[in-house]
Amino acid sequence: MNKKTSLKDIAAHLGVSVALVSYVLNNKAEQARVGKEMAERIKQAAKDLNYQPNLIAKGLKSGRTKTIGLIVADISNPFFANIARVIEDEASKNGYTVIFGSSDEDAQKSMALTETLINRQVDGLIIAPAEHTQEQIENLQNRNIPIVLIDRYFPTLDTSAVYINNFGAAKSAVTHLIENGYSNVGMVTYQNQLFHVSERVRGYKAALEQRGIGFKEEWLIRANYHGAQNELEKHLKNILTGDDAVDALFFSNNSLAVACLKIIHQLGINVPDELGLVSFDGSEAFDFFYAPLTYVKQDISRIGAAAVQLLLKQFTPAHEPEKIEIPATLIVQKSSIRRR
Amino acid sequence: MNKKTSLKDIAAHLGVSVALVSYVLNNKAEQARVGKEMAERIKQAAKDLNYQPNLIAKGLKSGRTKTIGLIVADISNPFFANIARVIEDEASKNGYTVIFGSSDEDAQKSMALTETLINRQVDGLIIAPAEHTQEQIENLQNRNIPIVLIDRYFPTLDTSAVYINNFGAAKSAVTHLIENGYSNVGMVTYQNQLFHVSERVRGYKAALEQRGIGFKEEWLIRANYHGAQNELEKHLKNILTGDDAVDALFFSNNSLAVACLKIIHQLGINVPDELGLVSFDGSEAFDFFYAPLTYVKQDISRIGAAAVQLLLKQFTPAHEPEKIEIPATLIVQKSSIRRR
DNA sequence: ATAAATTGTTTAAACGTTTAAGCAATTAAA
DNA sequence: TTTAATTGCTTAAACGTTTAAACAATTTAT
Repeated sequence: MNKKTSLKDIAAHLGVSVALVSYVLNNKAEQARVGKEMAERIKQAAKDLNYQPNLIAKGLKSGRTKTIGLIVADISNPFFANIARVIEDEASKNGYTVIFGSSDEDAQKSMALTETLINRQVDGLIIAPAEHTQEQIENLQNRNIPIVLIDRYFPTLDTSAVYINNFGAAKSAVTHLIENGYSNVGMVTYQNQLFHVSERVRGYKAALEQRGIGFKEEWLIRANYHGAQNELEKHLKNILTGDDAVDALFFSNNSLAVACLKIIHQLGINVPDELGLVSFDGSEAFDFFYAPLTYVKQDISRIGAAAVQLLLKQFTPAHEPEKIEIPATLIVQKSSIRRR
Repeated sequence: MNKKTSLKDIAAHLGVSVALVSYVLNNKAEQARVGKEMAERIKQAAKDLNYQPNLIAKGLKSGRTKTIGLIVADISNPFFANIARVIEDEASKNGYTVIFGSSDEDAQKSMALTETLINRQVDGLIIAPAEHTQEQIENLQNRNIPIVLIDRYFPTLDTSAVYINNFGAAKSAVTHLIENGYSNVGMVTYQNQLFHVSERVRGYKAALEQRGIGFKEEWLIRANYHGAQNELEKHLKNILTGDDAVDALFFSNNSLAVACLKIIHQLGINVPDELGLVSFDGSEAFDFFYAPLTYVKQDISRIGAAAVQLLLKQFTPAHEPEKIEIPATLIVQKSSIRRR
């Protein structure tokens, strides 16, 4: 790479000190009492020499890099990709750039990623925390590193966070199924102790209970995040047959839903007549299923924007953690409306 | 943020010079003839004080930040999100971190983004160049900034690039339609002068010609990237009716395909019997359409990995531009196989 | 015993910035 | 006129690193 023009170059070019150039190009000319004519000459020279500030040097000096670190489970998951896009835009509006990384829901990877981003001196982090990362997050807090959690959070930790009411959304999704004539409602979720997951399970159970339906352990499939498709298939076949077979399923997220839909389709099960379906989070795919999926829609734009805003707030002197709950909506489509 | 431990802190803690600490922690102890015992004490102190190097300072000193800039059209588009993930992993394997930005296919935004990333001293850029950015790319080359183009490239520019044979893939996709009994094959693409688009159009026309089908200008829909759904709808209705109505469509990318599928579905047109379909690039949605879509599958893993490898190559002294063509595959599904 | 080589460490400059403090020269106030 | 204030600029230190060069103390060679 060709050497770029530095303040020094401009200074040398004009035979003045570097400080003078710095003042002028940072609009501190007034304040530093730089001569009107000199200021003009410096600006012109900067233009002529095509000066571009070295943000790395600026960052070193100021201790602020105007960079936000983003850690999600997997950037290729549409949910996170969409959030990333919103965060990028909101960050950019405020003069920030985004560095990202995928944790793969793995605590160790998450840790390594976090440290890398911190060593790169990001000003703060927006994190969708993986399982078993509570200590990591606590640690970041103790180090006074500005963070905002998204999608998931730890109820016992006083961090800034943006999330939806997972309990409520899950409960109303399942209630919706029950109100449409389904009674044996199963749930497919990831084997995961994160709060958002347990809240969704709790909402599922609460809906059953409220409607007087006894929850059965067999109805709840807990799949492994890194598990194979055929494991899921086995579980699904189980739950869809036998005496206590379910007549509806609630998926706790979009990737699980997509995986299950493929299997259900293969098995030739008729949706919604034989089986009602509701999912958490949308997917391009849902609308194309022959019975378009009913799903809980999170307002990704608001979530992303709020996350950036909360992070920016933490950059200011008074920075009490703040939690924001974004409303979620149930998008009702054919998959949950029984016709006979 | 709490101040982090610096080399200086360790040095002060042990009453030695900063240089010594630097040598030891960079494994240059031998070379700098640091005493065995001293080295141990320094390493221990580094551990005790939880030293983490300031990568910004390192970057300033060395002129290399171990950061790759990634510019795509839109990170929320699954195609680019997937590429981003692969690039992230490949970069990480090589000790690099990724900063990204979305150009929205807009030359001006692309320009601003590029400069921002460069000012942040990325070591190089992986770019899916937007329309009208040829001068920008040329400019980067003249400044000797390492770049690798992906997805699209400029045939008249001698840059490193990773791409597929768009002409060939398009031609075989359309040929496949013709061989399956469709004759009036239309194409939906973005109004765009980028090489990959014109190559896809050329492939489409070549397939028609080879099979003795006269190309009709009305068969080719050129939609605006920022255009609305109803504009597309109007065009589609046009092309699907009348004397010269098409009996098959070739979509030049996944987002167009998804948008068109919705419309086609609404119009109640029967695929593949009334209308054959083939798309470029996959989508989760395709498999769920009642007639799963036939599509040209790009090997995203190979593309991403190759892009990073090419970029790394450019960091080495001898850095001739290199172009890599990755094979594409036609995934045949029901949407293009006529049943009557 | 002296010179030369080796060992263990420090000094200092540099990367590109920012910014408080200093210093002439000029202008204004006394 | 002398003093004080203002103007226009420079010096120098700092951010956290790296690394060549210098230096003293010790060891080895002659």
